Amino acid sequence: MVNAAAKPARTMLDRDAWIKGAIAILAEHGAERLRVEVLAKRLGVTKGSFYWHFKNRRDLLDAVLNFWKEGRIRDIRKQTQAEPGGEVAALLHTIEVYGSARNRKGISIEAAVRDWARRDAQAVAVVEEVDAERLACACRLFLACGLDTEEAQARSVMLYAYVFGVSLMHCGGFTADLATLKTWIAERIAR
Amino acid sequence: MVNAAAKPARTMLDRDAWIKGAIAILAEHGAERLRVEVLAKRLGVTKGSFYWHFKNRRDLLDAVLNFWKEGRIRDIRKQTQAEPGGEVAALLHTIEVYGSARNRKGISIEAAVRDWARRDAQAVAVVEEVDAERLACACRLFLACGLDTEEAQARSVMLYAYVFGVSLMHCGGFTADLATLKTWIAERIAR
DNA sequence: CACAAACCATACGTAACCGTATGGGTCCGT
DNA sequence: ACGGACCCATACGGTTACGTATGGTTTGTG
Repeated sequence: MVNAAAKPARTMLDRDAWIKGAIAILAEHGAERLRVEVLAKRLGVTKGSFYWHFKNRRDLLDAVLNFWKEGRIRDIRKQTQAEPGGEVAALLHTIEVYGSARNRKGISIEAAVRDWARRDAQAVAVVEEVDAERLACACRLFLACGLDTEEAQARSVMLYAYVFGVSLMHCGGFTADLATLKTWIAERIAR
Repeated sequence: MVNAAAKPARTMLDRDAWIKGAIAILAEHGAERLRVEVLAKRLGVTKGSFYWHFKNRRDLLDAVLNFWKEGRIRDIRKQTQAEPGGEVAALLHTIEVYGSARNRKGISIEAAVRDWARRDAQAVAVVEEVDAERLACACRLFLACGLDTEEAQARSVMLYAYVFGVSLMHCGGFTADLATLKTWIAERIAR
């Protein structure tokens, strides 16, 4: 006989809760170590639950990719809404966001997905879509600043290559004032 | 006294052969999937051999990291040997090398190690050393071009952040002439 | 030849993890 | 209040992989 009081408000998990938990593991340990039994333990259930919500592990991975893709596209469209004259500020803000310490988790996910895309075709497709959207939005801002198409495209690629690249460098002991250095770089890219 | 181990030269595997095989797997599948039984099968032996040459899996991983570190530092010192007046060419060549298709394997290893460094302390230490050496060499070239210290440092960071970042972007459908675009970027960084 | 070191195979115990089978409990509509 | 949808636990078989134990084979040396 089951005592109702002994059951402390078991939260029913839905597909979204599993996906969010999966993304946390993805950020911490990468796609390779995103295992369903580990995820289930983290959520306080067993994998019997998992296989109710997902066909298999691959099903979860695809859901994670789509969840990430839609979030990134939503974000980039919001970030690049700039009134005339504010384009440079929007570009600088985009650069700053990717180097910000408060966005550490987002950067971890970004790195994990890009590493994932080195082996997984589905991840490649998602990264391609996200990159295309980001480059298009950045390019639009550069064009609004009066740059020609070629330079606008080149600066867009440079911008995102830089923010991704700098996030996985370890240049701690290189200079005394890394912040000023990064500001200089951001100015040279966006201005 | 006779040196018994001086000329193995047989089909016998030594530590170096294991490390090179390990790096191939590292490039293809990442550090997470670098398993000793898989590596042994790839080399046509069993893991009984592996545990003769290495204490355990961690021993191999550390050896791989050191092997990579020394190779990278050797390479960067050779690449940045520029006679006066050839500094810009050396910088452009450095950028070009990292985007070159013929260096595809080297770039894969680079990406794998950097992803590895997101979870492994030993990998972090190695990446830090390599980055410090690369930044110092690039900085020296920029200083020789007449730039002041701050700009030389900033451009060095920008250079490597860009080459790492662009290697994990997927901007295939963004522009018709990606090569010209990358040339424009390289010029803006190095010149 | 004898012998030891170097090198490798085989077998074993343990653990993590995938996916399935099966059943139990909860909630809701009728 | 009853049947079914929904959510989860338990148990199981199979795979992959780590590390150890043990013994065999090859090679160089006295």
